Amino acid sequence: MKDSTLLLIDGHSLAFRAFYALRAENFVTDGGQHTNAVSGFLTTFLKLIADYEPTHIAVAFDLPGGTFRTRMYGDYKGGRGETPAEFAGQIELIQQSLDAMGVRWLTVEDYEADDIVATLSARGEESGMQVYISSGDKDAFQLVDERCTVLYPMPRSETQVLDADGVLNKTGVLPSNYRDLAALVGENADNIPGVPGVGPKTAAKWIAAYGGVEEILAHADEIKGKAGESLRANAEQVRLNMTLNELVRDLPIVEDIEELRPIGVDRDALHALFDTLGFRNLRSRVLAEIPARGGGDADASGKAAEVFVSREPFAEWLAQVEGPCGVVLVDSDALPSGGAVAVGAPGGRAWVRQWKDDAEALGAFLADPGRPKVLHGAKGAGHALRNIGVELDGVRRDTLLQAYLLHPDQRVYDLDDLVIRYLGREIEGRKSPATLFDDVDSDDGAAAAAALVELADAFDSELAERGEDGALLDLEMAVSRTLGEMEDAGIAVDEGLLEQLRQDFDGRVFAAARSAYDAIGGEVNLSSPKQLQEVLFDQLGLPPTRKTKSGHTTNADALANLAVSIAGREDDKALAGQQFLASLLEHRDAIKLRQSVVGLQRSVRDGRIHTTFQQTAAATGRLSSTDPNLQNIHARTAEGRSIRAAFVPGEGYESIMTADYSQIEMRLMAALSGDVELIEAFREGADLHTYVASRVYGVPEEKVTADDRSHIKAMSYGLAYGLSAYGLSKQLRISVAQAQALMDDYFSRFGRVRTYLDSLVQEARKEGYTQTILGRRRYLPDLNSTNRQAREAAERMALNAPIQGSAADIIKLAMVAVVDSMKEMRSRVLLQVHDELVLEIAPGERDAVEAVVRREMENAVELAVPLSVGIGVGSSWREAAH
DNA sequence: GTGCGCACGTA
DNA sequence: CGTACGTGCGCACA
Repeated sequence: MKDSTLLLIDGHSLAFRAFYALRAENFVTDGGQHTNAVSGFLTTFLKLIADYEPTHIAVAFDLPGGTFRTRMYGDYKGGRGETPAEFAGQIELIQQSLDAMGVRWLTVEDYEADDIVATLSARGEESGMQVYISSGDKDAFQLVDERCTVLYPMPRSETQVLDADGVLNKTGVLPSNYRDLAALVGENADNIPGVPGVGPKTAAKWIAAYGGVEEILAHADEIKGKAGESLRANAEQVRLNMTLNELVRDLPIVEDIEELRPIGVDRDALHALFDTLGFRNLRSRVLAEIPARGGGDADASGKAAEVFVSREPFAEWLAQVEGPCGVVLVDSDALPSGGAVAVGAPGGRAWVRQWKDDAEALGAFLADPGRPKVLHGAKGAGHALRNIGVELDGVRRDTLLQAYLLHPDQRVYDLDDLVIRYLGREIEGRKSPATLFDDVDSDDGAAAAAALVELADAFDSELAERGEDGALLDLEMAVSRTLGEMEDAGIAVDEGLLEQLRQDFDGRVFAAARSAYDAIGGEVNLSSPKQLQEVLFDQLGLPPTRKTKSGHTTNADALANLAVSIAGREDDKALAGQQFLASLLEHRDAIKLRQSVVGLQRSVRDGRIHTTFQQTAAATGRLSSTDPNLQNIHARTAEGRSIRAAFVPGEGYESIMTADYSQIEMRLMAALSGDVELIEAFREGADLHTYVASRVYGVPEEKVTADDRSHIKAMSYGLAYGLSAYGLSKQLRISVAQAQALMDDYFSRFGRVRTYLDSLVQEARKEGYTQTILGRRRYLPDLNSTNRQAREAAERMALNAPIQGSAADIIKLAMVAVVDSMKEMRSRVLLQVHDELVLEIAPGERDAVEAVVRREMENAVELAVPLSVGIGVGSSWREAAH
């Protein structure tokens, strides 16, 4: 134990300090749970670990309710205010974090955290360990000696490191006399009165002269003046204080001090917890600072598995291995002159060399459909290889997609992380004795490549355990190939038109800004919510809008309401307000449009824009699009749509086609709920919203007003999102009662829909996950949360995920089928926008493509309702809309 | 430079 | 107090 270091933390005191150091408003999860104390605690915790490198750690917490000290002295820690509501639940989250990090924490009934710390510090010292105590409670000073140091956090500055000399400097007495000092002076924080008129200076003087409290009391008569009088009058209180402030050092806890050795991070648990807490930065810091916990396997020591790296000619190595190989591209951006390829087989056999050293054999292997390969992110590797003229083929498994299917809400799927979690094996930092390179990356690549096949197998069995027959993974792999082709193709843009749009929007931005400045007689940054608030609420005296974390909202909705609120007034401020609000909204609009265009302009390469589709980003199974995002190009307003006019057929193509599912989510609700009447609506092919409105309001379809129809439309769409009566009332600008009545009428007519939606949540709560029509799962642990806001948020997700996810399944099936059926054509699919495909049509292929697209999309799955597909063709994306 | 909140675009 | 995303800006940190 000589070289062991024990770190003891008073968890409550640290959490409280963090709570007050960080503004609670800035740390709230979507579920409404505050996390400032958790975040601050973990930050300090990680710093302590980095600074002191403890071999053993324990964190002590108080329990609610009193302790033996409260029974001895009723006012102990009395007079403390209520614990702030924002603090609630955070201790539990800290404890969960510690569990995930593999760090031991303790509570003891009837004792305080300090007593636990005191007990363990005694035990640590007995074992010959160096002990550090992190506590904001001064009582810990009494524990300091040559083997034990207190780390005392100071508000707004560095933590003080207090050894015996430090305590002497800080308090005027040595640690052994600290209790005497505290007993004489009292402790405000604990509501313990000292001797009136005696401060630290006097107390220290007495201690220096006589020794401890008992000695001082024995000589009390010798002490003159007010102070001496006061001491004699309060002798009993001082004696009581001595008992109260003595920490208990022999609690019957922790049989073997080795129990305090951290057991490493449980990555699954950590990811799950930090996902819900929204911790990104902290997640990586924890993973960097604390080693991973080993898996259950015999060789899962958390150490790197033995990998035999070969550098012989690739063909010779390959001839010796059978079955699927893992492939990892190292530094693929540098190909072909730089960059390496690592190939691995089960049993720790791996080969790695730079691409240029064996390009031909590698290229042949990678393009060979007969050589099965496992990759992590085949789409990315495919792009890198295509750039150097190699067409990747024979991809048997993609571990990235497998990991996504297993845990679709994760945000990162780092390979080394997954290897540790599923194989209990470390990849990083391995150095091979081989001589050709001393490139650590390459050796990591080799270790990863060697693990890939086993990882894919592990994923396969896990997926099989859920009854997955592999269809979903096959679908995702096919989608990945299709996306790769779509990204490569890109979509052509009319750069001249883009530039013209940019200039038009730019003019509007300028004019709107000038008008806004005119209205208020000065300039502000119209893009700064902070500055806008000053103008709106201080300068113009408008009524404050809804509160946000940092002030009041200035969003378009609220601004429109503000304009309405002063519509009738004719005074100067109101008139200025009207002009300012209108100009501001116009400015917002114009600047957004301009920014969209500029963003697109920046993305053009060779006249085309190549987005990247993210296949593992959305927890529901949808795709997303980045760099640039082509799934959120303006569509609602005419000006917005003018941007779509810039997306045109490229050289050698004749038109753009769009094909979209109409009301696919409503159709899924009808089909999956089995609501006969709603199914009938779709079978009849009537205008759905008018049909539903007529049934809900009990009037003939021709009597349904535009208002009725739009209300019903909003309601229908809202259903799939878990919309509340309150939300509906807000959106439709009607009363909550009216909204509730509308919902009641809706469900009295389409009752099965409600039953179905309720059953989705119930089922999810029971099983722990939701499921789409293809069995794609989403886990929602928060369905059983005690936090109402978090629970209800999870319920809405449970309601929406199967619907949105099933729609995503369907269009993925359709997309793959369409591409497959178009193999012999030159026309091609370019984009997917959730329920829409955008295609580029080659001359003469329009009708054939339309037939294929319609057939494959309509028949992607068999449902109780028909899938309706709208198709449009035109000279641009805008013109192709219908 | 980085991370966060706000605002806002799409389905 | 409606789901799922990505982006750009200002601002407050380091």
